Amino acid sequence: MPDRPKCPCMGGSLDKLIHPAILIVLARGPLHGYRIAREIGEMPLFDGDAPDVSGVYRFLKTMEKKGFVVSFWDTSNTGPAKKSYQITETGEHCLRQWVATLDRYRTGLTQLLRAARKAAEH
Amino acid sequence: MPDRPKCPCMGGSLDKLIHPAILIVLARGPLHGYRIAREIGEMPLFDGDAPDVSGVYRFLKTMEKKGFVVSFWDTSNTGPAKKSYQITETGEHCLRQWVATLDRYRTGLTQLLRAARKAAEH
DNA sequence: CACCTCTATAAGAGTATATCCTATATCTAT
DNA sequence: ATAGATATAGGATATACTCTTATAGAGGTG
Repeated sequence: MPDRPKCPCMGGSLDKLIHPAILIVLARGPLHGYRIAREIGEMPLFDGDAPDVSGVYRFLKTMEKKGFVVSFWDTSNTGPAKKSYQITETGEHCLRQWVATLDRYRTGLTQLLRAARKAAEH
Repeated sequence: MPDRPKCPCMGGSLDKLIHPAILIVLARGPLHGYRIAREIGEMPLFDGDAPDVSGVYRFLKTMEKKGFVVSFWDTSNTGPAKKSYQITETGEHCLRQWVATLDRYRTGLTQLLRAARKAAEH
């Protein structure tokens, strides 16, 4: 592949999984955007490569609009105000659905990987 | 989640994997867009849900521009002319890279799934 | 105190993707 | 003939992603 880091085979993508990742983090308790982004970045899937914070803020806003999370301003600590996000019942329901979906992805990925190995060998 | 079929937790996405899927199909020999789309649809990952053919044509065009595949018109058979795509050396190199990437995805997904299970139970 | 870095949020711009619809044309079966 | 499957592709719209820029407080160092 053209050895630009952009080549999808280098695996910079799989972006949609940021959705369950956020729900997983928030299932442990309310948290604000900046920390969410950092915690996601620490997940093995993201390989130490934290997602663009700007994108996470946007994503959280969309998720709130869709009812997966709710937000409130946290001014209890020193420092700039933090917008804390909390998972909703809808979000929890969605997270349970994600378990099945991720399992299906994993099965599919396993078979895609097997096919890729077979196709690549020669 | 809002039970629209659009909800990402229903797993309609993971679109980027269409890239390795196409390379895998083409590694078996040249093929034209329509069949490629159907074969991809039969892969377990895509769950019988064939990708939008229009999107596949577009994708193939992009892949050709980037050098992963080359095309030629096949008028040998009856019926409308078919634009056959063939994987290039670049594409084959990319496919080998995909094996490592998919393996990494799988590991990451496994851990994300484990985290989701833990987060969802209660 | 001036300066830098880290934390924290968010909008703007430009680009890239995705999806749906439409158009074309041939072939097969009823 | 008429419908449905095969086959390719462009237009329009919507969404998403990335990069840059703006704001602002906290903490540390020279």
